[in-house]
Amino acid sequence: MSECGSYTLLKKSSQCRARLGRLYTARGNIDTPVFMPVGTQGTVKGVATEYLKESGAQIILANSYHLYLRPGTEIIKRAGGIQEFNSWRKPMLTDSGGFQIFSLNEIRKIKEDGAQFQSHIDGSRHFFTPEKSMQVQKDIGADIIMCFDECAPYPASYEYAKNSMELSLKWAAKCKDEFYKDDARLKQALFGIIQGSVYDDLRKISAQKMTEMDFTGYAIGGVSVGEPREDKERVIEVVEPLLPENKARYLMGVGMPEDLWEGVQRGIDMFDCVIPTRNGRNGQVFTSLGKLNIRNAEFRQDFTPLDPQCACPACKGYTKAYLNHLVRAQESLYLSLLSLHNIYFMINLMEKIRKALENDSFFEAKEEFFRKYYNRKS
RNA sequence: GGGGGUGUGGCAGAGUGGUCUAAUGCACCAGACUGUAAAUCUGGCGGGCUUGCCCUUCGGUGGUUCAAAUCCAUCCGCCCCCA
Repeated sequence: MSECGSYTLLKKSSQCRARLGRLYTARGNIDTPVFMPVGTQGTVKGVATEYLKESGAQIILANSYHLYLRPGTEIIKRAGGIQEFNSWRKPMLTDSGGFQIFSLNEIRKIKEDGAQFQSHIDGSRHFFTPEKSMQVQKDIGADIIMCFDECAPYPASYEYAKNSMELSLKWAAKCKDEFYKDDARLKQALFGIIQGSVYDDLRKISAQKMTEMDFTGYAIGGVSVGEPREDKERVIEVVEPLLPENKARYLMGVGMPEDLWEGVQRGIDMFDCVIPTRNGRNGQVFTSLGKLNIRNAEFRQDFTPLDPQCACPACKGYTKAYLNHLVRAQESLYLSLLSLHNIYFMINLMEKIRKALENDSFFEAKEEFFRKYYNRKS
């Protein structure tokens, strides 16, 4: 029997660093490259679990910091784990709370041992340490869990980035010790997170030290925090060759359709992003012919589907004109339909990419995708 | 018939002599969103261009004044009360 989170490399592209693979978990195998929708509070915002399953999503995220605050880990534990609690019953991954050091920077303090947060819900104080994050993530019970790290902001000075990266290394070692204390690793996999901002030498050091610690998989964190696209792509190019071939590589918090192609091309296996759901709630829709904002006046009388190539409930059942009406009328149905559509889009995109890798035609597929995606006439 | 009130930008609604192209909200037109403090946020919203100015706006018309959305006259519309 395979170790949870173990990765099987099935095929390498002859054209680039892209790879086709399979990730094992006790709740099912995951075909990679994969896009993972984000469900911070144990729910992918606006999308009922049964619809999410129909989208073809293989694995979803949740956030340990948010679930720890509410409803609390005790309740999730009693429910039988997060996958039972939300009735997804398929692979899940939890983030450690490290991203909240970045996103909640106004109400937290970083210390040597961890980070003190002031709850955004009621103002109460909570100290998150690597050990605490491991305990919380064990209680939540996701199949893949992440080291507690500091996601540094952009821009960060070299000095800041270096200290931050070194702190994340120290915390990673503590996470590992805590995680392997019991037999949790039979059910869960722990991934390490590489930091170092946009500084190549820091990224290399982080990658070397992290791989020396020997985690089940590796993530590249601290990207898509405002840095130029070239920086993000260069960071992957610097880090990826240093990662072992027989383990999964996860680019955290990414991304846009462009990012998925560029990431896969550079050897990334896993992505997660709030974009499909958040942008969906804000009216932005991804289609094979490009992005559009369904709220815009041009769609008021457009009685065609969002994307004729899409099989999602929004495209099968409704027109742009109707969705435009739902958004303008603030009818809550649009939250669900647009979020779901965007998830379908990302999932389909990754399926397209995997198929291209099977045929070893990555660049042909990429070119075809963007020819249509950037040629939308409005 | 008598008395009182009121008319402001697409709508609602401030402003009652200069600092008014006129607050604010809504509507409208766009844009942003990347390990979710986000069904959120930002910008625009009379016209013109040389982007700093010019022209045109507060029911209509006429007046007072150096100056009027603001004061006066008159006309038109709407609302309320009493008969």
